[in-house]
Amino acid sequence: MSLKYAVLGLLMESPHSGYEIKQEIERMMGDLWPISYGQLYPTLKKLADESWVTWKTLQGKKAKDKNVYSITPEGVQNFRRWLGKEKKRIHHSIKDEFTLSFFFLDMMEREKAEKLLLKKYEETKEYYEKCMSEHKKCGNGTPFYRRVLTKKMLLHVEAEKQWLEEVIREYSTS
Amino acid sequence: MSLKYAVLGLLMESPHSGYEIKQEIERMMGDLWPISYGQLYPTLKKLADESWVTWKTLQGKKAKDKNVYSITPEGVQNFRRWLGKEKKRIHHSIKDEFTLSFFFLDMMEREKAEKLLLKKYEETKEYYEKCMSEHKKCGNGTPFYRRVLTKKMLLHVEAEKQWLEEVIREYSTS
DNA sequence: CACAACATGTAAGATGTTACATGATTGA
DNA sequence: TCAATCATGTAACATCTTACATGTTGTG
Repeated sequence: MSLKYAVLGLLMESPHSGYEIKQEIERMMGDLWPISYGQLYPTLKKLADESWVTWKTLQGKKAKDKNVYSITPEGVQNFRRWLGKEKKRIHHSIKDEFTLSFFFLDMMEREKAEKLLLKKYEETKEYYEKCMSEHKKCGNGTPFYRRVLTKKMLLHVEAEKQWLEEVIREYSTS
Repeated sequence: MSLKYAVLGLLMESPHSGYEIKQEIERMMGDLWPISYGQLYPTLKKLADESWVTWKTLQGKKAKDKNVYSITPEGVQNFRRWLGKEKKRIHHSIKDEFTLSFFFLDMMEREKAEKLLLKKYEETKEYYEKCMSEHKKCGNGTPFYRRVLTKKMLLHVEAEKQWLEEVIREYSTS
């Protein structure tokens, strides 16, 4: 996914430095979208080249100087255009290496396959518990987006967990 | 996701041409993973450079000459290594543009936002019906991997549908 | 004859990860 | 003093998309 609009959206609220942008997006996404500086700084540079953002350097009392980025009117316009646009449907729930390996499960020794399945199940269950406790923490004070995304994670991880249960049952009796 | 192992896995079963590999993977994945030749042919070339596959040209009775690729013993070894390896957990269900736009929902006019939500819901419901009918088609003759992946899609799309229902209800009463 | 299916590729660019390189400040 | 946090960046590589370029064979 393009980092561009996540950055612009954040700058719609207030100016941020590169470092802060990384922290902020990762926090918002519940650490599900790790941002690398190797992607972030070039992105900010490109946005600046296109005049969608500007930046100024603040002399740092602490650490190095800070480049603080702000969105420009042009950036705002482009962000709004993106926001109002219909987004493509993407169901990437099966586009990952683990799922791909299911096509070739019969090429694995049974024991090995079962071990991998169970391991993945344990991992998923654990993650499900984490999502559930996140979800329970959401009260009235929690912003809408946060509540909604926490719920989304919970439902999808639940689906994944349920799927793995069925797969393991089917596989072990086949 | 890397195309490499999907190709190798397919070649584990039998030799295929580039064209056939595209057809075959897309069919296996229920058209959820569209393969572009712009990715496929360079990938095959790289695999050949590494000696994980070999190829020979068949003089075509039909159309152009066909390059038929086969996996080498080295390729088999590397594929098996990959297959037995633990795969990283990835929950990309929230890493898409539509979900990202939720962070900024309050920057949109209410009417516009509701329209986009409903549109997405209709789209998802439609897709859910499609997945359901796919799932019902799976009988005893259906291969294990196919049955299992169809089920996976169904559960995730169901989760997505349910989520959208809740979001729409919450949003319209907020 | 037109169009779908068969068949292979390149070039440019978008997007993303990993590893490297540097250096200050704060708190235990 | 040592580790964590704050702070910015580059280089190489991996992955993937889109557009372009070409040509044959079978079917209606």
